[in-house]
Amino acid sequence: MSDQLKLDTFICFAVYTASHAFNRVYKPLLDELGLTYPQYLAMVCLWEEDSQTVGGLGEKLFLESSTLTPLLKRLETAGYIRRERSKQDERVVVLRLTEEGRQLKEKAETVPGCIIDASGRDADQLGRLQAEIIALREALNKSAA
Amino acid sequence: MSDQLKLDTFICFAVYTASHAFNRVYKPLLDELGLTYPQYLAMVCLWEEDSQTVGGLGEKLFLESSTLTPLLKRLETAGYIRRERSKQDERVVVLRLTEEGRQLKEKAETVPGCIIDASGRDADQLGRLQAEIIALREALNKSAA
DNA sequence: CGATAATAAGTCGTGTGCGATATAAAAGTC
DNA sequence: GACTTTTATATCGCACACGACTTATTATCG
Repeated sequence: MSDQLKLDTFICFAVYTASHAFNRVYKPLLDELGLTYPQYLAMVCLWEEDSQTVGGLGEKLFLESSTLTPLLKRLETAGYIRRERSKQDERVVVLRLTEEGRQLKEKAETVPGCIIDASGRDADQLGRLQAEIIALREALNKSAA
Repeated sequence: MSDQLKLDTFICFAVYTASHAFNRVYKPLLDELGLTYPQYLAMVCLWEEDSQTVGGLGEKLFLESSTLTPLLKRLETAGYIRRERSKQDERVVVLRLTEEGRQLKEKAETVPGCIIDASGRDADQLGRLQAEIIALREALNKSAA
């Protein structure tokens, strides 16, 4: 009764392995774009809104600058973004899509559909599940704060 | 309509960030045990069933030997497990808990309850959500296979 | 029985992720 | 206006995570 150390009761483990499973599905799709999954997330963020700061991106992606800075440098090396110090506030680095970065969006348009297909679920089911997972995430983040 | 590249519709992103959120909650708890989260998973696996092989552990945790071998060496250095070549099949490495490794379970007993508390959900809710996430994982793994 | 294939674990290179810390610029304080 | 504090980003060290490859051992097949 007191022994709750069972792997198959851990929701964290389900989430952890599901995250890896998503990565495996994404890998071949993103290889064609020359992106890793976190790089893809950063690009999606910038396609939604160009000229964001490192900090702004970090808040949306829940990532630290120590994670983002090297990742963004790789995106810059790949030619998809530019990193420029803000003139108004020299502490801030603004991220801007290059023309190549903007064009990559066309090739990426088909990706979300492939993922939905791979999930074997319809948009409604996924939407409900997503909302529950987000609510769980928020509870955890509040608790860890 | 065709533009589905919105971060806040991605269930993968919800899962990805929820996984990080779990890690943040686990961190202070596992620091007391001297374990990282993946190391904790490996120990839970061995507490459930001692004397497993690297491959067997990998199947349960969905991890490759290239991930597990260094992790298990760290657990061995920490004094929690021993890694021994099987006599019957010299290719196989069997993992055995040390006395210290077995004793660590006592200290770990309180961890699952803390995680459930942090989730702000009861066991029923978590169980249902977990089942859905596992089903999603299985669909993804099948698709990626 | 000997050559070949399959299997188990390990190594290596690349890319996250994060905590601790550093650096530099801006903001606040006296 | 010099001094302190805060903020934004970057650097470093450590630990995953995996693909590609290597090595050693076992299984298979002619």
